Amino acid sequence: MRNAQVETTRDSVGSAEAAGAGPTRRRLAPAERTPQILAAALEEFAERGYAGASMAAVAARAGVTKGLIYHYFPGKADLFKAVVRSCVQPVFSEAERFIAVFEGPKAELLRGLIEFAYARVAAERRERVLFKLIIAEADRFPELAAFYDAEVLSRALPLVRGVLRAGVEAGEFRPEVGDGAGLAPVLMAPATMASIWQMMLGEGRAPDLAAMREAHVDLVLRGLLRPGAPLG
Amino acid sequence: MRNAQVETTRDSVGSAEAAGAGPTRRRLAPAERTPQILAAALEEFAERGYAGASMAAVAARAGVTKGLIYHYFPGKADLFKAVVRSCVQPVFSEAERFIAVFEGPKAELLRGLIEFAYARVAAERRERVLFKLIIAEADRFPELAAFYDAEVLSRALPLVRGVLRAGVEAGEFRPEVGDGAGLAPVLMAPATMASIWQMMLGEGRAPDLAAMREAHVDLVLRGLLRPGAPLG
Amino acid sequence: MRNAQVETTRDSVGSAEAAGAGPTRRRLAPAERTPQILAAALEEFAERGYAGASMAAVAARAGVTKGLIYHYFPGKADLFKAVVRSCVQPVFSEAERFIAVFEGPKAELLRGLIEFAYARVAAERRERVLFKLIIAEADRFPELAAFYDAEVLSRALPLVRGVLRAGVEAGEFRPEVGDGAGLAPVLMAPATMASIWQMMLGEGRAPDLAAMREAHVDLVLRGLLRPGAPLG
Amino acid sequence: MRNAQVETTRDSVGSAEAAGAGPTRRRLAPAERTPQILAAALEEFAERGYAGASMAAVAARAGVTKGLIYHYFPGKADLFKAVVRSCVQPVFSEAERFIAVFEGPKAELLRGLIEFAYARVAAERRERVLFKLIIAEADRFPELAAFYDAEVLSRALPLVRGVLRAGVEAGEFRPEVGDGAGLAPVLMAPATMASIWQMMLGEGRAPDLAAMREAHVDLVLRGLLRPGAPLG
DNA sequence: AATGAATGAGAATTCATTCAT
DNA sequence: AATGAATGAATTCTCATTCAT
Repeated sequence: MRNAQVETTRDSVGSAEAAGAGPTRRRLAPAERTPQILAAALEEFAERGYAGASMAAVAARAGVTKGLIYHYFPGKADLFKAVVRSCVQPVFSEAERFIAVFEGPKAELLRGLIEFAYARVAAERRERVLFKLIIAEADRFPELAAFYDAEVLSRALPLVRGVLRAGVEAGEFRPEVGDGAGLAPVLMAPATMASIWQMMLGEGRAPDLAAMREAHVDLVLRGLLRPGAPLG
Repeated sequence: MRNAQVETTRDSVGSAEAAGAGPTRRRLAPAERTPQILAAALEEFAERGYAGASMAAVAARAGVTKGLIYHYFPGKADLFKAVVRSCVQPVFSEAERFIAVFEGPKAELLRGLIEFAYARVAAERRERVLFKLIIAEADRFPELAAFYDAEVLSRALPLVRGVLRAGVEAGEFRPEVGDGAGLAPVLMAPATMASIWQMMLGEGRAPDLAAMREAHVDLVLRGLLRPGAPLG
Repeated sequence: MRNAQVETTRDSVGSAEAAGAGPTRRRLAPAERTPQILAAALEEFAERGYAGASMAAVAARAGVTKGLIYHYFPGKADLFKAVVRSCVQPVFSEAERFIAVFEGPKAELLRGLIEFAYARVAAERRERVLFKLIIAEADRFPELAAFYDAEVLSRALPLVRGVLRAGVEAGEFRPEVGDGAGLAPVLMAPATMASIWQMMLGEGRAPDLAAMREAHVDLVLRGLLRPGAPLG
Repeated sequence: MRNAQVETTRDSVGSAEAAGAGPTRRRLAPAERTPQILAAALEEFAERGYAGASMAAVAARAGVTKGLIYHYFPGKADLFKAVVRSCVQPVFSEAERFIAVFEGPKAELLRGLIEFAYARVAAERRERVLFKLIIAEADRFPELAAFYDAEVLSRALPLVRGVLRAGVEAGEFRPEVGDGAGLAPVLMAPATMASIWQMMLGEGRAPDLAAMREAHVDLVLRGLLRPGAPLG
């Protein structure tokens, strides 16, 4: 028995009903439960960081018990990685589709990509927070850094370099741009930093997004286009 | 929280004597103890993040006992803020001096500043880690964001804008640059992101620093200089 | 409880399919399922002890799901008792047959029995482990102690005492041996302890089995035979 | 973290006062706390086995909080080993003193040792339970087996062999006894098994201790002494 | 007969913090 | 000023068991 001295963690009675969005409590197919848990975990991680997040809180947000979380994910670290993974996928699909579909001068494509990046920064606070988390936890989770490398940088940079190369080949961009190895990260950085600044300082105090976007596009096109080409 | 893989127990009986490598044990004036504790705390926070850091570990690194930490700082949060505060002073003095002393075309000054920024990225890991910490903890410690705003951004951006404005006035830069409000953060971002990437991925996998620097300088100068002006 | 060093999660989503090496999955008659589960449970209990064993692991070893275990056994305790019960039958039949069949001096019969006991120690690790389990769990499961009494001790001791009495009656053993009430357990103990030591320490570090057997036989015969009787 | 905001309900009256035997609650010197905790742990482990024991219950028995247990011992496993260690020491000291001090024929010394062993079995249930635990947990804690080897067997066997050798040298025992390598464990086994049987079956059903002792002494002396020597 | 989603009650352990010495 | 014993609450994770399917 051993009941007398029990100290009862008893996390937040009744919170299940109130906390999670859903009316859940009943058996659900994994295909429904998994995203529900992932969403709850994203919220919790985003708000409190990795170490600060608690599995109990994730469970409460999802409206299930801690045990169930462990039924679906081996542990906190795996849950975290699953969350990250589930968030990063759709961004790239979108960007890749954008590039594939685009018709017109490469300069316009590049402008479009930059504007797409700034647009994402403006929307989707969630995602940016996740990016912060990856930064913050990268050296405690070497796999996370590897993951960021594999799923973000190593997908994004070639995308940009592809556009640069295409522009050079089309005779739009100055040939010195070459394969864009050094330039691609320079082009990506401002929108990324804009995201971080927004996240840290809020819209009020962070550098103005629209102004950065304009200056960025302007600088890039002037810097890349052959002398005499029109800015679009 | 300290994950499962931790195998050292830092706080068991008798370990105190052995713990700190340092020679301390004697009564010390606050003026000496304080920096000692701050240094230890910087190490610990840098390695493990805010939530991951433990007061016991800070004490052990400092070669004192937990109790003493509380003698000097009201709590963990205050200790953290004190650490950050004590660390971000000297960088700007250097940049400001560089600008003040510089003689020659503004384009060269700008190039010098950019190169200075990349140089700092290459050195001083400690600093970058602190920057990471500020990012990671900013929304749990609003004062931290305010501090970053006041002591970093609000000092760095005007510096850059000053140079841009001077270049426009000197007739070196295109007049459309204006007051540089949008452009300054765009110029700062790549070196900053380079720092973050280096920190996350290490020298091996992060985008190459030298290549970024060259591409960055090249892009900026081509994008800013009046048509026909020499690149230097 | 399962300690910290455990690294496999045995129960996460989707693992069920992969878990059991066995081919089962189909509906089976109870007569086939029961021994399958008992075998799996024996392995698990033997390896991890009662408290350390997990129903999930038993299920996995048996290639079925936890639910099914509960279909066949009311709970963990019952499963454990069923395992023990199913395992201790055949040893005694053999010893009893040996005695019944034997012809020759009782001293030789006793020597034969002792050697039989040591021989069993050398073989059959499984059995010894079960004996260990009975010892370990006896006072949490009083029926288990009763079972050991009834099925092991109360069968073995009379066997030995029968031989002793027969030897006294035959004039081989000193009459002081009497009914062997005190002596029988003394005679049984060394082989039993040899088993325990082997189990705990392995063949390398445990007292040497052959040396014990020789010394044991020698001591017993010298101690029991009438003065002047040959040792055989 | 998630710690600062807690306001501590601070009720929890009584549990400490009521639970442990002691009146403790105040600061105590480690020299006093340690044995208190060890005693509590011995009780708990003895009653519930290693896996079945709970740190919370140990703490409650000791009248302290779980945290304090971890202040004194790195973890459950270490606590267990400390308990074992603290129980095994005094037995041997006693036996060693007994041998060192003894004067008279070696046969009498051996009889004395055997009787000492049975006497310990009769007293001190605690100790026997601990021995059971060592057996039960030995193969989950290889160090425990090693410990048993080092601290028990490797001390006890030489003790016995020393007496045997001395008896041979004194011309009391038959020279065939030799160095007692095989014989020593055979001599130790019955008292040890008597302990195990007592523990498992209780005084009522286990083989009678006094009868075993008499038969054991008798068998050993008759088996060892030179023909014609008096039994004492 | 069989599955596996879901629960709930602990388990070990960690840690910021307090306070007697 | 400094120690370190002691607390108490939270944290991650485990597991026997139930039950809808």
